[in-house]
Amino acid sequence: MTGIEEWSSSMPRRTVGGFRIVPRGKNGSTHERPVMHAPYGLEIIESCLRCPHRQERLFCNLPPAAVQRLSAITSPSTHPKGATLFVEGQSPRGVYILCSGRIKLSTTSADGKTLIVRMSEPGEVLGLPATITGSPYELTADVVEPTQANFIPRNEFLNFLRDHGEAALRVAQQLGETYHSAVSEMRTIGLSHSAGEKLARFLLDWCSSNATDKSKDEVRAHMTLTHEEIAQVIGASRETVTRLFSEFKRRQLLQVSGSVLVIPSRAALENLLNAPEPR
Amino acid sequence: MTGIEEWSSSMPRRTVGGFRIVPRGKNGSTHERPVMHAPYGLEIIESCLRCPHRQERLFCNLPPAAVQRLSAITSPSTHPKGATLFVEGQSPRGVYILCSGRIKLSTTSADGKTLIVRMSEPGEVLGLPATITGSPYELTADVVEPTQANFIPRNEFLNFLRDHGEAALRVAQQLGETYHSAVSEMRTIGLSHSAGEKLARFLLDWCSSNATDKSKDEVRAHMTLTHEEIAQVIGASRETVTRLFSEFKRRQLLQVSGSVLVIPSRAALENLLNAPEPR
DNA sequence: TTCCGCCCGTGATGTCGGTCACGCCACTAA
DNA sequence: TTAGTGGCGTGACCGACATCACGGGCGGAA
Repeated sequence: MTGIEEWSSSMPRRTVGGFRIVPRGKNGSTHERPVMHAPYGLEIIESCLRCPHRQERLFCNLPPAAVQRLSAITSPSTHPKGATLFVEGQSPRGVYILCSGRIKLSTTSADGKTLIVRMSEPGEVLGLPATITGSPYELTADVVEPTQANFIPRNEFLNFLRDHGEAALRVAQQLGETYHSAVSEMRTIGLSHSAGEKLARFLLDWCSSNATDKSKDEVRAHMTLTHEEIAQVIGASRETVTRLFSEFKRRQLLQVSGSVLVIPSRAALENLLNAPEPR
Repeated sequence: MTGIEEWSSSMPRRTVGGFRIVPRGKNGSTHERPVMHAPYGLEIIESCLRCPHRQERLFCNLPPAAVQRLSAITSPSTHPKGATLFVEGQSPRGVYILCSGRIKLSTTSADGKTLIVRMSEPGEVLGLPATITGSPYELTADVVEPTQANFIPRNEFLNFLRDHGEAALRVAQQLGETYHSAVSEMRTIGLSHSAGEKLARFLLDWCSSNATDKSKDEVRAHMTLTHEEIAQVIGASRETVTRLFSEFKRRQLLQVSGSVLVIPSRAALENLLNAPEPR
């Protein structure tokens, strides 16, 4: 061990609940933006036109005319931790453009078992498939971190897409990516021989999208999920996740320090995939 | 038992391999269509403009100008059973519009385990997510029934979408539906407590899209998959599928006659979902 | 015809992991 | 301080299912 503390002791374990303030522009000059403060400690971005993230994000980065129109039909709104944007089975009211915060997308069976399909990041459009096809929301969207999610009613959104072909293409792109992540999720659930393999796949996936520095073989990333939630992602029980975490730590595949996850060697974890048993 | 024969005896068990001839127009007047015969017993639809399915299908049913343009960039081609349209991991060459036949979409792990994600039906556009996003095909497309699949190269397809906003919307719609089916697949794999539950979910899903008459509680449908393939869909072993089939037949939940599947009561099967144990 | 390959049926065996049942720690609210 | 809550750690148990190993029936090819 390298002096790294256990997850369970001495450190505040969860940053999930802590408010994450939207980082401001790098140059620090924020006073020109139409900004106000919401009950949940969030900074509200009033207008998409001035959104500091406009350039980086798939759906926001559109020609000025389109963004203007988009802005007109969008209602900004904020949601506290624990809120629910929409529920599986509801008929689609419209989409939410996630500006800040994080959302958990899940589905639940009749007996209460939950499958977490995806954690949604800022810049994504939530409820897109259902809104496009008109069929009910297939997932439930719960707020994990206080969130600004701007709502666009279904009809207005569809009209907007009809008028702006580029936007429709963007929508198709995001749907494609969403599908991609769904397939990769199916792979981890469906192709693994053991829970350990599933967890390894999950950790690698997680790090490839949350790593602080992706170039090296060693990876560090924030783990903002509880064991329970991880279990619900990979389709296992909370207890096995806990046990596997201990095992991985024992086998030097993993270190946990507070909410920071360290994978000393990505390659070592990858070796674990599809290795039925070292005999 | 109602005199229904066992799957294993006396009947030709698989129609999968049998050629399915594309049904002609109801009125029988086919001689006006630009039709020719391919090596595999298939009827080729040379031009989308005259495609007999144009009205029913999501992507084909577009304004004349769009269909014309589409027709210009499309290369019709046929593929025998066992052929592979594209392989997981290849960079996307373009899309295939599936005119007739059936395609198996699957993903495989390093050790050879296979997960069948979906069976694709005529009218769908294959390779769409990868072609739109530019990332590699996430699945492998294998021909199960001799197939006509018209190819459109990626660049031409993207340009086409840029010029025809309606088409982009259709693409988004199909992506939404594809995503929907992926989620439902994840539900059957991820939320079930037992293999029996998974199989029941699969059968219900299958019947809801292949039933001959959906109004009644009793359902009949063609089962064109082998036990092995069903196993690969629901993430179980071939043997358990076989055993579960026997069990379901014993419990009167299911009858199999040749390749025809009969579910006497859909409700009875549904009772099986999320019922941990009848105690 | 014979042979081979593909599918389905079935028993025996071992084991992974779900479930139950605890206990411990950290944090919060009263 | 105490009680309550939410998350993690661990042991014991045992059942569902993967795996291995065969056998048998059918169809297609030689």
